[in-house]
Amino acid sequence: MIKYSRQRECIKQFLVGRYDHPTAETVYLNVKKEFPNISLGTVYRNLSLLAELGEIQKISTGIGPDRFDGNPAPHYHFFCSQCGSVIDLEMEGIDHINIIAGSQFDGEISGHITYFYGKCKDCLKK
Amino acid sequence: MIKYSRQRECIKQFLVGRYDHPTAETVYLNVKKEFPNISLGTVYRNLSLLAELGEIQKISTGIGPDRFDGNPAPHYHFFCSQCGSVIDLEMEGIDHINIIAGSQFDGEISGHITYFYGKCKDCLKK
DNA sequence: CACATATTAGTAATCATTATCATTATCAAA
DNA sequence: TTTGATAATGATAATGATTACTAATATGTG
Repeated sequence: MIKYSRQRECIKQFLVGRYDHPTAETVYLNVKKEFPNISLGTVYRNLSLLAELGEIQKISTGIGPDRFDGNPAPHYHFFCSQCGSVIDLEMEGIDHINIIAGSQFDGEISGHITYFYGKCKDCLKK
Repeated sequence: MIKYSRQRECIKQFLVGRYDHPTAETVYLNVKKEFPNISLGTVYRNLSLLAELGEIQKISTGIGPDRFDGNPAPHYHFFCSQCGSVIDLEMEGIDHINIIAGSQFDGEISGHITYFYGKCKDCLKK
């Protein structure tokens, strides 16, 4: 049974309506403004819980710390190899790659994780 | 200037012709049979170097430690959510998803990282 | 209100990986 | 074949990200 907590609410509100996919550390530093005594462990615990509940998304890049996305709807991400920013992609679904992958495979493919990389608009300018 | 090392050669040979994508720890335990005094740091250092040189591949799953693949040729992987095994997929290329992703994006998309997940053949049986 | 228990802050512990550094191995040139 | 420059090693410490522990506090229900 999950009980309400003001800290958890604050963490969620910080993520909602934000599109820069912050790390747990960034969430911590910002939520600290409202809860000066909050601990990093509480932030991690709630980010994991919210992700489990499907209210937010956890994004593992394989390089550096995990990122968190306040938008729970399925969508794809772009990682800029130069500045490290994570950007939402607006694109049509590519679930057909599950079929391609499964065509010569004996197991059951239930999904895929994909992210794209390259240079973002700002880094291209430089 | 890179100098030959027997340890590095042994690490590479262990990975070649192997299809189970071992972790650094597993490589360490096995190379230890030939080099009882080898240190884990040496294994990590050489695995990173070999991956940089393009002789092997480093696979970051986002969950658990990194895996290493003795086959440097581009190909896709399947992760079994149940037993954790990592399996090579034989499938046609899906580089067209880079085009799809780029169609409404301002930056430059140079590639993607994709892995598939679900249940492997063996876990389906159970 | 009172009780049961979920959550917290603070801190320690863990896991994977990287860094440091004195010693050893490799290799090109003398 | 020695020598000398330097790359690589083993041993260990340090780091970064995350999870676990615990006594105190907050929440919700009867």
